[in-house]
Amino acid sequence: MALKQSWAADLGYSDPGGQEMDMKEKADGGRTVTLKDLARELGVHPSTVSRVLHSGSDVAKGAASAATAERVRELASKLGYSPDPQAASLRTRRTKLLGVIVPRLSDLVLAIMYEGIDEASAEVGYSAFVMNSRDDPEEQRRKIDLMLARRVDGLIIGDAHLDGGLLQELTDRKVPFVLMNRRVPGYPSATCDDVVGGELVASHLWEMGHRQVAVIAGEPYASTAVDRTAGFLDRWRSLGGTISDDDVVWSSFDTAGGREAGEKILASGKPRPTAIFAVNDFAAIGAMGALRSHGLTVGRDVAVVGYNDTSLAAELPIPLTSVHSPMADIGRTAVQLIQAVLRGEKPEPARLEPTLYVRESSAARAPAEVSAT
Amino acid sequence: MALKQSWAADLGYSDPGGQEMDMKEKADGGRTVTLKDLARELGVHPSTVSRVLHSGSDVAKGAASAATAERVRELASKLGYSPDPQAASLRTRRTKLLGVIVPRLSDLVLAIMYEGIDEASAEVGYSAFVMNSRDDPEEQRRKIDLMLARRVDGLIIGDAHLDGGLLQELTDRKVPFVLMNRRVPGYPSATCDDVVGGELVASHLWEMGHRQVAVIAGEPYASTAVDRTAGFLDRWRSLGGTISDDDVVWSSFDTAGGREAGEKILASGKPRPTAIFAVNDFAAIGAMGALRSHGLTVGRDVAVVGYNDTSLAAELPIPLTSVHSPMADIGRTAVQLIQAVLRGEKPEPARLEPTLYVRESSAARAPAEVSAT
DNA sequence: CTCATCTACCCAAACGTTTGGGTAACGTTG
DNA sequence: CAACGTTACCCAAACGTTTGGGTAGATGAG
Repeated sequence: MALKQSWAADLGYSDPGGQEMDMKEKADGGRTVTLKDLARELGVHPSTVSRVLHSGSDVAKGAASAATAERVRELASKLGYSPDPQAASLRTRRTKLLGVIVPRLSDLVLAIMYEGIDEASAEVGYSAFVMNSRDDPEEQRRKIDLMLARRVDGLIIGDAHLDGGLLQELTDRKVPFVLMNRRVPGYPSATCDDVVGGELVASHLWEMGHRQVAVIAGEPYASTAVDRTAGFLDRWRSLGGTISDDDVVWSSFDTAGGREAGEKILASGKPRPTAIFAVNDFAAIGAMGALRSHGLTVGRDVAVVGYNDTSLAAELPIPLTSVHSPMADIGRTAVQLIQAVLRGEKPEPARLEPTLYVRESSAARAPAEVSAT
Repeated sequence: MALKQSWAADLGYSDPGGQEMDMKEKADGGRTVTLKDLARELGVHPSTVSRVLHSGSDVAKGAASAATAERVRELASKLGYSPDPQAASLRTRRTKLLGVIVPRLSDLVLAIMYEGIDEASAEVGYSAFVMNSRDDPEEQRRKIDLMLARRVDGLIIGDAHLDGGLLQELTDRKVPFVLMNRRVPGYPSATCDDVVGGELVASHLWEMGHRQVAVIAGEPYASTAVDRTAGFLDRWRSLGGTISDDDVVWSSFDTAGGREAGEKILASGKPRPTAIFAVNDFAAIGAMGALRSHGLTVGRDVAVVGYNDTSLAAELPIPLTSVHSPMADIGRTAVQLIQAVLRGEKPEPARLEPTLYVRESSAARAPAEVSAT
């Protein structure tokens, strides 16, 4: 123990005395008890034990007498029997494993969706695996292959690209999968209704008197980016607004990308917009940084709106207006959809409703001097 | 397809025509090719195929002739043979599965560590599982049991509490595990050297002329919180600074917690500190919010320092000074340590070096009127 | 030419389940 | 009391690997 005694003492650390691992055994120590063990102990056949343990408290059709069933269950719980999932998988040809693939788990949005998956899959007896693809097509393939090599029952794909034939290929190979967060028409998916989300933002900014706006649009290969932008543009124009293609800047989904896009918007010769819609909270934060660097105050000089309403948005020094998307629910829904697919159904895409939360970053009316009206 | 045609057309979406899944087959479609298939095709025994496929290009001791080995390998790759891991596990009693348990994956810090784990474990042929415990002791137990039921070879525990007997219990049950991010004396762990990190911050603030400081300390059950705070306090006092217990506010690790703690610090009757050290970037961001609500400007009126140097820190509107911890490396190191434990070794705790990045939030010298000198 | 040593394989058992197909024993019915 | 159902089980064969222990034939030494 090389602890600094001063604070170790101060703060009450104590050394329980190193671990005495023998490491000869499996992860769960001692002998693992098997069906056969239970059967021998009880003087019945392993198959009987198996059947009893699989029947929900009502004894399975003629599997065993109520009395035997009771004895079996009792001994099983007393000995802490836990079935070997690999053995069961081998026999049943189903692993109860779900593969989840995301661009990066360090994207808060995906992380929260994964929490939903974790929860929902545990509830239905599945375990989930996650892997990061960094949105790199080659890595996507590699990771998917890894998951299939592990014999997952199905995939939840959180990094779908609008282009690329990966999904068609998976379909051809009859791999059960659903999309999450990003959708691609024709495949089952659980997403936020991003078109509606974009529309909400357009209406809000229009109502606040903004007439000159810019969009930080995200990555063009992601439906989230495309849909949010499209929803915004459609609504904006249908309200009578004008916005040119130059006012739509594509960028990465992170803070750095948002800052860059913000700089680009401010650098363009055109009149400065009075509002910026970033299709992602982190991009919005980056844009806020760019605005501040230019001596502009967010919420007064320029309104900023983000998307996803991550936990950060409400707590920022200047709280950020954002479209709330039910991220955990999207994860949970994805699990339900993949279950359906595994049952052989062809579920419709699920689009969960977004909600706009207006906060200080866009709470003020558009500055008069620039507002057209 | 219930797409809004206007944008669907605009943006070039096209419907590849629903998937034609039959779902009679396993996840990877068609027949999965087995060792036996290869053997039959080649007129050799499955065991021969197995041995060949396991020997690294040099044919294993008398397993097969070079010619046969070549034929085996060729057919295997031609048919896309992929060994069934559950069958192998059943036989070898090792699953090549690692269980990872974290408080929440939506904590960016843990998410990045997990990315390191994902990478490193793939390299050594392991797959990792993550589950969230929400720092709830009961949930920790439940999730650990779930992972053990899946027969993981070992655990990486990212939510260790300084109190509670869970670790001792795991040791007794001879479950191989290592700690990550948070340490507990006496157990193998991969962490940032948080004591040093705290010291760096104390030195920095002292040098900038601050004499009245406060600490947002995090959760007292986490070594990260305790060590960073202790490192700070020790160094601060050894520099001649004074700081009372009231100036150390414990809080949750998120933005909301940081804001609350910030409010508490500002509300206390005592003279306002000129600097605040939050042991976590998100808590720091929350504190920045609280400061702004009180009409104070971060970096001018009050310095703020965070910890972990998450990707956000540098990109915030007011860039945040933060202690960089090598999060991905910590994850990778955890994987190495668990490998060692699985080999029967007893690895020493690894403490990775932190680095301080000074940014605008603490770049100015302490305001003169309050500085004591 | 015999005996020992390789070489290049094959054989079979085992890992822990699940599940289709028995079958004795018992009770009921006509 | 024969025929027929039930009940409460047992049996055995898989699932796809891995691995300790063969062995027939070729090669080499003496």
